[in-house]
Amino acid sequence: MPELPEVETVRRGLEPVLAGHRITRVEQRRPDLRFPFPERFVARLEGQMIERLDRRAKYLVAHLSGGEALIMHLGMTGRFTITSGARAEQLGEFEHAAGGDTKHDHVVFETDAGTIVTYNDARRFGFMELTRSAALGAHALIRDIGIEPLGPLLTPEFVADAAQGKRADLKAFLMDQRIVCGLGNIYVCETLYRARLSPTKPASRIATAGGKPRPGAERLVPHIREVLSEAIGAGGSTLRDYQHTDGSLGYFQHAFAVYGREGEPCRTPGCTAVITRIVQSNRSTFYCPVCQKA
DNA sequence: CTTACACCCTGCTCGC
DNA sequence: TGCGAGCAGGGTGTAA
Repeated sequence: MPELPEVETVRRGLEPVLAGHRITRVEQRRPDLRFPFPERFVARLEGQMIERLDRRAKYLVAHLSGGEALIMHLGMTGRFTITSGARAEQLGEFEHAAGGDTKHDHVVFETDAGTIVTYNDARRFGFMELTRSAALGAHALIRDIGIEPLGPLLTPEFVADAAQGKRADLKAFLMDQRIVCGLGNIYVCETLYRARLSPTKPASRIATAGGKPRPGAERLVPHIREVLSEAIGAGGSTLRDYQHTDGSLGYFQHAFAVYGREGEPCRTPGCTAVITRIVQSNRSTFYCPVCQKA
């Protein structure tokens, strides 16, 4: 599922059933996802109280009572399903906790409330890591991540400064998690459309000029916040059969102006162009070649 | 330092 | 109906 709005939606779904609860049982069904699981993964989790469930970029971070943090990434197809204690009892079998596709149920957590949380990931691009909470920021996965787009650090000045001298195109610039994190292919496309910026122009075009951010940087920042906030409010985007921890669906995909709309008319009033699909860095970019010239 | 590209893995859809 | 090609929201590692 996972760009920032989807991960945040998952976090909000999991928080009430995990935070403040003890992990009573963990079932690890294979030795690896994208990477091998940490040493003694099950033993290090069982018996731990989950004190907090945070999100950093597209990572979920569960802080445990013993001083370790469980870092989780959903990759492309990772998802969590919650089965309440009552429901789990009714089903009777652990294996059926996640419903449908049990073939890719790789990790199952059970809490002291009897809740079962199942991690399912068909492509196994997701992964889980354990590290000391106090050293979280120094962990290789976290260390180089850029600023949170919904936090106070995202300003036109920051973006313009980061774009200084960058020859990479704007699409790649916004996809780069080391600068501003959390944006992925969908929300970069949608943001650039709203800001009327071309995905193919060099990032340096929105850099600082005359001591001030260029207008492109000024436009970009509020649109980043707006797109992500709206998407979180809509419960994220649901493509294919992705769903929330409770089985419900996000609906921000209905608000897409460009993503997945190749050949369809541009939604800008008065614009008669059609949305174009190109490939950048081996990923699809959707944009309006008429509205997004800057 | 930057940028470009192959690669990780499975499933789905499309055209033939 | 079967089959290969291409596509998919993620990030890493390597090479140039």
